[in-house]
Amino acid sequence: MALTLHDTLTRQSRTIQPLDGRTLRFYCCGPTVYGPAHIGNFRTFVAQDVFRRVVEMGGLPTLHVRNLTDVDDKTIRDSQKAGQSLGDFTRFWTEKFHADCAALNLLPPHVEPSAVAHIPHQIRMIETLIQRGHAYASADGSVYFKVASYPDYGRLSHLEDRELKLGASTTAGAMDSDEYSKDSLADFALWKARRPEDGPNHWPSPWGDGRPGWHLECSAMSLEYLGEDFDVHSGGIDLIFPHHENEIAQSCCSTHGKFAHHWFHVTHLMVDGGKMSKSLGNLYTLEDLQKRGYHPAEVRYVLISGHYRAPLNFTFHSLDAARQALQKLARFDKALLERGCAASPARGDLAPGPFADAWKTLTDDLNVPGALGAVFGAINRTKPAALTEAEVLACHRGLHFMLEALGLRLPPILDEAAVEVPAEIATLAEQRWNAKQSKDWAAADALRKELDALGWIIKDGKDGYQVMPK
RNA sequence: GGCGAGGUAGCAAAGUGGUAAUGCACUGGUCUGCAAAACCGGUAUGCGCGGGUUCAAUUCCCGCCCUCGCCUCCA
Repeated sequence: MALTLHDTLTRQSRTIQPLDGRTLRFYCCGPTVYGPAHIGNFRTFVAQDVFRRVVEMGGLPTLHVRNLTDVDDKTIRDSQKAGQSLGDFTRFWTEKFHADCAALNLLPPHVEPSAVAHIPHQIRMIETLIQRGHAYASADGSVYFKVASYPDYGRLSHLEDRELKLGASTTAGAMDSDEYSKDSLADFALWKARRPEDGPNHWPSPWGDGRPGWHLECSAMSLEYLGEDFDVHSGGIDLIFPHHENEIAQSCCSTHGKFAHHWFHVTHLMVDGGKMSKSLGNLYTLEDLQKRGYHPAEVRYVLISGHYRAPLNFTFHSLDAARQALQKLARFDKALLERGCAASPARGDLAPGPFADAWKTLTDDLNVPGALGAVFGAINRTKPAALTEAEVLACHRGLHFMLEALGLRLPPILDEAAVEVPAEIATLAEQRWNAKQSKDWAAADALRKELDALGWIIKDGKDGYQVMPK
């Protein structure tokens, strides 16, 4: 397999090859656990999950690290507001996050380090940066990274002329009192001195009590679990600047390595053609969608249905379309099962087979929409009833190979799903069936119409009928 | 202003220097008492606009318009 992936730094698609020749090591910026993640956050995590699955299905083991940001301005502020300890507060939201991830069929990372549990690592990194002349402590006990000491700063985001913009933000009044203690406005905090409003949330350091700056945790924890050099670093497109730029500066100035060798950024999700925001009321969580009757698998399908580097517009219509598309896949799978396939093929037996085109497309910069198109194309060309036994088996294994690579789980076929039918509805349906049996078409149609008005549909079979909500 | 992404059928979304995958929706047919489901078909002479290169461009080049994102802590 030759998997290619676009690299933000070089702006080119590059072949994925593990630095150590054995395992692909990659780091993803995880959630800040101070509230429920929304589907925009999950677009990024799902895209990363597809990447990992494609790498693994291609035969390359991964070492996947995704952190939890459980100490920062927002977690501290909101835990205090909730009257909870920081630990209790972030644990609650971490568990919620994990539940959502499981529902979306995300593979759990191999390591999920907590920022608050790695403060000593972060302090050590700051000490090294100070020793090497890349950081300095200010009078109030904060420590800043000296951007001017790192000539490569800005390479990832290609924002060369920082000073112009910094001047602009100053005149816009963005400067707060903290920033006066910096040598340069471009410098960013590695350690933030304790403030009264932080409550009990402060830790000792050589520069006094305080807490680590946000950017530092990823540098410290990726070093701890992946080393000075590792393969891929990923996050939402908004993290390119300043977060990843800052990580590069911290890591490259405190180690002898080159940090991440490949940058994988996922474009934002849009809702109803625009940006998601609380004020517009279009910021959905997985739970919001589940309450509206959508299954997480349908949400996942929507989130992968656009290429990760293109804007994707999320709508309820797209969720409905996802439901039908998954049904189509499930029906095809069922047709294969009826030809005698095992329900769950062993993962080791999976191979692209008749879906080789789809797989090839998927390995070309994770072209999920193209791959899905190829899957359906293959399905449309295949008549399960006309296949030989060997072909049926290969087809089934190929289908499940692709489903596994995309992380799609087939839903039950809707016709067969158990539905709770209220007694009054059941009675009307029974009356209609009886009318139909006695060929009283007028009465049967009237009852069908009545049920329709109540929101129920009758589906007749040969020997019986089914009542379904509309 | 700088940097980046994108503008393809009603909606969504791939793709290619030689005349446009796929999903949804819509629609014709088979089936059905009628439906539904399923299955078999159909649906962009067109790919933001204007030039240019070429035997040939939606695909390359130039200009323009529009949308979205980032520009100090937002996936």
